[in-house]
Amino acid sequence: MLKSGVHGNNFTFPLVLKACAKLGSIRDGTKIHTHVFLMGFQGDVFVQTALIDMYSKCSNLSSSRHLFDEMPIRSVVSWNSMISAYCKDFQIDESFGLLKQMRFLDLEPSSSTLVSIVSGCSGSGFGALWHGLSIHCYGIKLGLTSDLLLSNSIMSMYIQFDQIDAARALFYSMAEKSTISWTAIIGGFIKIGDVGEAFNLFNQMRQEQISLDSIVFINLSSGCTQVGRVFVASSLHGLIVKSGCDCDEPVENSLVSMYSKCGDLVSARKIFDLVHEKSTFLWTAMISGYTHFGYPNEALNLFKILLNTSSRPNEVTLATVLSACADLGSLSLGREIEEYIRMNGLDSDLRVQTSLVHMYCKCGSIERAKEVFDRACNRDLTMWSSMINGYAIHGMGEEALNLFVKMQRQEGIKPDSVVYTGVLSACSHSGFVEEGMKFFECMQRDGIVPSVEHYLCLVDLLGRAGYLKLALNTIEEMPEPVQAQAWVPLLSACRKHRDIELGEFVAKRLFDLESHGTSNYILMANMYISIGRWKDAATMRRLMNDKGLVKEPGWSQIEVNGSIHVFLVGDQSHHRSVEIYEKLDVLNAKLREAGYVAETEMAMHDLEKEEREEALRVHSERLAIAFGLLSTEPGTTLRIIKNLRTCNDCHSAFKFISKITSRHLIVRDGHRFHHFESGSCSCRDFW
DNA sequence: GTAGGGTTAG
Repeated sequence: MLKSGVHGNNFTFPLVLKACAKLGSIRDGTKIHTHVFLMGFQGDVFVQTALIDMYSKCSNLSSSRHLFDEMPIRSVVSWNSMISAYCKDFQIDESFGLLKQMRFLDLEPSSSTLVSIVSGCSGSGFGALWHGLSIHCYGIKLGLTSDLLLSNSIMSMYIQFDQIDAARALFYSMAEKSTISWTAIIGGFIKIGDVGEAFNLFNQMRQEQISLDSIVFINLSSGCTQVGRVFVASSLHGLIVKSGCDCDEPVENSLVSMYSKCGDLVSARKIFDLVHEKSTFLWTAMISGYTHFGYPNEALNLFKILLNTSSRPNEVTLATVLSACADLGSLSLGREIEEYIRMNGLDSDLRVQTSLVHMYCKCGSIERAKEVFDRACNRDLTMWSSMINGYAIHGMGEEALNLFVKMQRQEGIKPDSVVYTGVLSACSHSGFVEEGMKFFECMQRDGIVPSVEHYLCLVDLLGRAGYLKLALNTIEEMPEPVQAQAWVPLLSACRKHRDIELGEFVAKRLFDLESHGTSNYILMANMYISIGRWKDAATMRRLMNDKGLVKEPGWSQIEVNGSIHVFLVGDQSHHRSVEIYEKLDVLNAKLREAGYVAETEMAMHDLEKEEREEALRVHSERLAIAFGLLSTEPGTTLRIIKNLRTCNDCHSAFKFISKITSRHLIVRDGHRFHHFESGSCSCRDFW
């Protein structure tokens, strides 16, 4: 308008200002304001009101208030705009102040006034529920109960504060209900986790032939996400396609997210691939699906593809990608991603920093994790939990507990259930029995009801430290559903302390509970082997086979020059396999010279002693180490990730290897980290 | 002609 020389009148100014408000463009808005003056419209109530709205939407509340104060005559809409401006800025008291002034001036608020103020209440703290309630009463007093918009906004306010009964009562009392009313109540039930009721209402809505739109479907798909059932998801998808809403961008995002969270990654990917203009939301939903269902490689590949498009990852995308990186255990990739984060100015986001801490801990670099942690400002509970948990899995119990104390004393942050899991796990990995029991009590005194994880940590803590009877008594005092799971760590402790009698008792309880996890059979079989009861061990294996259970094959990976090499037990498929086995021979000779004796207890009983040693030698972690030694400069730290727990023999061999080769070996097994250096391990053989 | 209701990714 300005450039073309077309002159505004008091009709066009509000329209143009509305456009500025929508764009949030304060520069254009101010220019228009100048023209308002030049054209002599500064006294027009319509124009002034539009200016108030424009300034507030361009985050310039003081200009709005200034204009409002200077107005000689105000319409109800002017008041509404100003009230709405304060509500959007969460200044609920200011907007209530204006409402009071209106009543003082004998100006009757319109339903819109109340709509604005009620939506302002929804965005404020819990105390605002009382304000919201008072507005509901005021609306009744003013005879505005039949106003659809007002009823919808009051209903949404109740939903916001989880007052589903109040919302439902209002919903059923409404003579007129729109798609928005139905969507609000459906969304309300989804919010409180009652997805069944949400779908009941949805069916009722369809029976009453209320028109359906994208937003109701987005709500329902988020409900499906909670339930996690693929068949519900696909039938909803069918309805969406039938309604023709499936090509709406937010709906596509929700569908991908829904299928991803239900674990149907194939369906999610199908929709994802069909979308032409992929938003960051869409990319993130797909990447997070891969991450959460254990496909970190696919997640990271997709992220690489994303980087070659015009879409940009945001903080949430990067937090997800870092989590994939943590699962994969690729330190070099993690560092590359950190570099990307830094280059793109996303490094000040706390969620990203927390994911970095988590990633570095899980990739074995506790030092880098600590650096990121130290750099972060305004650390929240999640950040502290990540660092505490990091120390826990690295067996650095003292550091974990110090941090826990610091978090409470210095920062005044109240611990939650998650951080206590980290603390108990730290105690368990470091053998701090007394402290662990103390924290378990402290936690309950803090009003936290122990979860399954807490109980499992406690049993693990007691069992691992050899207090088997105490662990048993603890289990017996646990709530029934927890007991079933708690037998597993106790069985593991029995195996460690070779308490065959208790082990058999525990195994019986486990098998009675039909808890037929492969690991339970393996634990029992190994326990029998360790005391020479070969026959019983064979029975265990047979029972396992009869049930069609297969032992998870062990694998280890090592990252060299940015690429990951995976080895299976006895693997000969690596292109440098010959060299690897030669290196192992040399290494074994040196190991024997250094006094290492192979522990053969875990080997197959029907093998000869030499054969047993042979079987142990080719454990996947040994192949990974040999390859690492072959392909890196002397003195380079080697980081190995293994899916199962390291066996006693490999643990002992690694201590020797670290001494012979003067290498720092960092091993992440199925449970924790081991740092081998100069012949000893950070776990002090307590694992 | 100005204000005002339901929305997806960790």
